[in-house]
Amino acid sequence: MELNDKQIEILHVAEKLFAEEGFDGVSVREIAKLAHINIAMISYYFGSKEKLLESIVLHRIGGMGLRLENLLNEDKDPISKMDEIIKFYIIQVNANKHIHQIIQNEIANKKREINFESFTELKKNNLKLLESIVKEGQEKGQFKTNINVALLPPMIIGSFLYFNMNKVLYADLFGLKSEEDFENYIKNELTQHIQKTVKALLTYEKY
Amino acid sequence: MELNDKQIEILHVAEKLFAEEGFDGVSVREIAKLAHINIAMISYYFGSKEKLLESIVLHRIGGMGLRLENLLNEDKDPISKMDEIIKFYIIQVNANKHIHQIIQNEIANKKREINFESFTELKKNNLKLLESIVKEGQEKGQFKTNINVALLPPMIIGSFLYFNMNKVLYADLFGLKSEEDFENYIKNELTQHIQKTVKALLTYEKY
Amino acid sequence: MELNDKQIEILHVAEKLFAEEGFDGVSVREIAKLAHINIAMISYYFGSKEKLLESIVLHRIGGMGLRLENLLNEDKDPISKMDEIIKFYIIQVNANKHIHQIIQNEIANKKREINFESFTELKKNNLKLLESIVKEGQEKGQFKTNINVALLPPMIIGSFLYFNMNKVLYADLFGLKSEEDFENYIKNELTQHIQKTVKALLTYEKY
Amino acid sequence: MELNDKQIEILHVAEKLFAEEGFDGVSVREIAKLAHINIAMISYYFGSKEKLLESIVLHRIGGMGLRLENLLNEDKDPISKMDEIIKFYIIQVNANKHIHQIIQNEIANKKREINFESFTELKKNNLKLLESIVKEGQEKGQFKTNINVALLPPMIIGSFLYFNMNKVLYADLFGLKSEEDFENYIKNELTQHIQKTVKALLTYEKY
DNA sequence: GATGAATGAGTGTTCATTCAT
DNA sequence: AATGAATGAACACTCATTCAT
Repeated sequence: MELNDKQIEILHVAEKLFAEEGFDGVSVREIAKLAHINIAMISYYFGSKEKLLESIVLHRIGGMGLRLENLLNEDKDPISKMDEIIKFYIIQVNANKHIHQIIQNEIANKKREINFESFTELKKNNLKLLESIVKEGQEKGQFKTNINVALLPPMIIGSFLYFNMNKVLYADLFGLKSEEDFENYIKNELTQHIQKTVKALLTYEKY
Repeated sequence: MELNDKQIEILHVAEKLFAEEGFDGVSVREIAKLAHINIAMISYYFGSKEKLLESIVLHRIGGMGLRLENLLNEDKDPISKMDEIIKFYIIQVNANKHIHQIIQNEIANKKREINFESFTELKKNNLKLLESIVKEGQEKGQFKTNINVALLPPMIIGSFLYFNMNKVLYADLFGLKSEEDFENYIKNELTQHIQKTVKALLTYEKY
Repeated sequence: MELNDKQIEILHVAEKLFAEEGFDGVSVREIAKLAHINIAMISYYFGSKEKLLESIVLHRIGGMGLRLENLLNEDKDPISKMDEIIKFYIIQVNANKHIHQIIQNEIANKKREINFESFTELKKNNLKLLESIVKEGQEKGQFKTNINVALLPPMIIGSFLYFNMNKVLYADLFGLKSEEDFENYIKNELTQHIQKTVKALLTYEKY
Repeated sequence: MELNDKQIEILHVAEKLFAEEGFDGVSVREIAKLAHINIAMISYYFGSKEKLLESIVLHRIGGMGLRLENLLNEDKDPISKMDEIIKFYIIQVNANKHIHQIIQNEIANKKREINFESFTELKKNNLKLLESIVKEGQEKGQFKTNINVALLPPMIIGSFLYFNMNKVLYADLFGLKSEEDFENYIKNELTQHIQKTVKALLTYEKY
């Protein structure tokens, strides 16, 4: 689907609003107003409000094509690769906060049947990359063998999402006064904490 | 606030619907229909749709008063206590899936200003318990010292929530055919995975 | 109809509210709240909201029984009597502003069919008194003969009502800053103006 | 604001209904039904029911721009001018009975805060014209000097309004069987009565 | 005699979408 | 290709009244 400038503008405005107020919490009037377009345009361009949501998802995922593949081929040890991939996960989810918020809401939502297959595919691909890195680490004897790799993304992304959802609480706990402080905490402390946790798990001896 | 049977019935029906379809995705008509009551009753009993949501939250949190305190006083080693507390976290969040779903959505939602202070208090209390266990473990030399305890709940709850939100994906990956299978996986594999991860982090040597 | 204290309290509260916000602009809940009684009491005591209005009218008119008759028998000249009766008219309408406001609204209102016969009777009686005074004045040669007495009350009461309805405008024009100022203006200037006008008409030579 | 035919149709229907049954006594459904339009149109065209009322007022007042100014410049004596202006007042208020009824109700009503400034301006302008005529008459020695001109409109309009509000009573008293009879009585007897009264006051000697 | 609980009908407003142009 | 006008359906909420107690 070819999208013109106005259409992309609509997608961006709608994405922000859907993330902030939920699909049902936003009216097409609001979107039209903020995007400076006629109300009828949304139905006209995308068919319906629901199809607009699908377009947002497709548009975003299309732009998320992972450049993770490169990591694999580089000449680094698996632990560095794991650090990189975790950092990448967090940066990516953080950069696409809005669409993640929307998708998580919609997946939980039984009301609409929106096709998130492409998103699932993306997750599966990412999982394969993770698996290959873990495997490499195991072959090199750096990682333990009894690792359930599929449960790593829930830990990585879940930690981030939960941290983010409880922004007010954690900003309070850690004295993060500005948006920038919060972003920096994610970029540094939180990322390192998750990296450390994953490495601990992967190299963990006892029990 | 004293609640009669019908009011509690409404709360339960509304809780389920709000979790499944979002606050804005549910009409009071739907709630009234499923709860077999007159539409006017919702305003009559709770004042408004928003106040109904607040009542749901209060009602649930009131019943969530943690019995974690007992764990602390028992004569177990910190590692067992940590296992217990993680198990407890997951059981509790799982049992209160709906309200967690609702609250997470609403916290992210800029539209409504609902008072979740009691929920935040609960989180802070739980955090204190975690801290005392970690401290105990550190004093006994079992846990490392550089632990950011506040980031443990995001990991524990976040992992569970993300796993749960992507039910379809993980049911597919792990061949979980029934709801029961899924619940069992959470109860066993996922819980153990998280316990293992936390213990790894707490006792982790290198880096 | 015997009325107990609570019922009279309801009548007074309702009268004020009906006058200020119109019959349809007031809910029985508001009345019940301000009168500190249960909502059901209004239907219970008066039958319905409409019947409450009728009760208000009857209650007020019952208490308005004119003591104008005395004026006629007194040994004053017709001009003084006319001054007295005009003063009386204005005082009475002013003292019963609320019910007059209500009745004027309701008479204009095609919706409800409320029996204002007693009110009409009152008007007719007052008119007879006016006629006898005018007749007396005519017989004594003080008043002209071609007087349409029935059009005097519209002038007297109409002037007052219009003045009162446009309170803001006239308070502004005449620099009446307080409620008291306004009341005094009615009691003095306006009353005298109307008295003067009526006397002018009654004794007017030309045309 | 440009109004199309349908919008004007709505204004007229609503004006009539508001006058007859009061603002709160009319539902938008009734208006929509009588105006043969969709309910949503009222919000769509005017924003809300209250704004519809404001539109009615503005629309009417816009069309009421007095052509009284011409009277002043004509080469007639002040008494004829006064007769003309009174006639004009009554014709105008009578022709705009509905809006006058509405506005008088709403001015008395504490509930809504509708801007009647334009209406007040109109009144003040009319008052100025009256004042200039009276002054002219005084300068020519035809009118007395101690005249409170601001109290003339209450007398003129108030008399008419009260007469009109008590239509049933006066139709009975004067044997006015048809609407036409009533209109004629206003046009002739009532108008002359008021003219006579005003002239009496203006030229009145004694007291 | 008095009332808290309850309700069906109705309120004004907003919704996503359609249609003629 | 694009849009202003329009709409039926749905929205949350309030209404006056009833009724069991």
